[in-house]
Amino acid sequence: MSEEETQESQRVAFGRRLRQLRRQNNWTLADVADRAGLAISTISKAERGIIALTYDRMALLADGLGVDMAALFAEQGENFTPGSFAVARKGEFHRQETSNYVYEMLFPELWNKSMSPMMGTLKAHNVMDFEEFVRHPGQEFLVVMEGAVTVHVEGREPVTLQQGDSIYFDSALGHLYASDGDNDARILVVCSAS
Amino acid sequence: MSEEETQESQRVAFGRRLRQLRRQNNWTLADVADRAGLAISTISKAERGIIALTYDRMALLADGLGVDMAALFAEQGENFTPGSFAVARKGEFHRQETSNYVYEMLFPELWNKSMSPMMGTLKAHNVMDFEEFVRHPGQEFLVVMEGAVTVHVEGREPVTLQQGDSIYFDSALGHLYASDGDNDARILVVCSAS
DNA sequence: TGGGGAATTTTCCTATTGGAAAAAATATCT
DNA sequence: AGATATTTTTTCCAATAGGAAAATTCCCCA
Repeated sequence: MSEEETQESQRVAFGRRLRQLRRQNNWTLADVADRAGLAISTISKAERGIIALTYDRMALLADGLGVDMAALFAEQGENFTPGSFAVARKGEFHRQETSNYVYEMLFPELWNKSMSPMMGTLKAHNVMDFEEFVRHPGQEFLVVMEGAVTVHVEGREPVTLQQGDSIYFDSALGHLYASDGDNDARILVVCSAS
Repeated sequence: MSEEETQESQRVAFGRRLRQLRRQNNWTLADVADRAGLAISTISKAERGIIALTYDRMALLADGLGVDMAALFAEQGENFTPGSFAVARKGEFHRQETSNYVYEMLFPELWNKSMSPMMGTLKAHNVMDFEEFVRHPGQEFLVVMEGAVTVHVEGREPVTLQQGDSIYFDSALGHLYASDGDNDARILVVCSAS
């Protein structure tokens, strides 16, 4: 039956991706099984599309492979196809927290965006962890929406930006943001994809 | 055990997301079951985190919900873990006018930017020239900083955005912005290079 | 080329999922 | 409020996933 066939092949394709991710790191089944806390046989079967992993095992496996769950599906993900279009209403963001920031990804459901816009809140008086300079490919643009922000860029003097000010830099430079005043600061950050 | 607990809650959170997606469209379990080709009970249990869906059911369910598989997991993960450098103070922009807009290019002196941020002012009650749909390669992101803006995108219903709302679209689609209220509107637009 | 260890697949069994239908809970209408 | 229709949850059983260990295949090197 065609239904089953396509489903079968989809699972097989997914398995191939799993194996590829594992091989990419030169890990054996045992390595990943260990890291993920799964049985070797389970991973073996999954990679060959013999079984359909359950959600919980998948989460563990993603963890063991060191990738985000969503990344596992990135390939079959909907591309930002020519003609795409999306609106984000104030507040309906996808919230995410790191040790240093709280930020909300806009349009998380869009894949292959060439830009990633995020709204972020910087807590006042937050102690920054300077060991944790962030670095990634691409370029970055930041505007201060509310409050004041001090931007630390590796190897440069910190820059303080007031509301309305903006900065543009190469994301490969280690960078960190911190609220400058006594109030929380609100920022809009846009990262370019590559 | 903590391991199991976090896993459990993760599954529950995932379930909530599923239910939210379904409710968002005012679909009943039966509706989605029908669209996805799954049993009602399966979806019910999944939404409550009673069971861990298998890969194949998850693929069908995503389909039934009309979302991409990757979107289900849109945690978007490490977008934030992958030079030049420039600061623009509020107001020190490079001013430019067109028949429809007044906008100010940020960082005009920077070359090879992969993104072009611009601040724009939309005059209230401005008569738009709809012959003049703008089209260009790349993608575009717009946030409303002040006021309200109606975005006209070719072949779609106009969308009205309030302060804080944003939109992301393919710049190849003809597009136009207009202030919506009685006051001027202030927008931030970022275009990707290609 | 053949031994020996590492990596992967298979086997076999238990635990869990997935579906159909009954039961329960909600919503709707008069 | 009662009756009925709609939606969701529960139940129970068949189908499938997951793990431990045995069997097999794959490599590497003498």
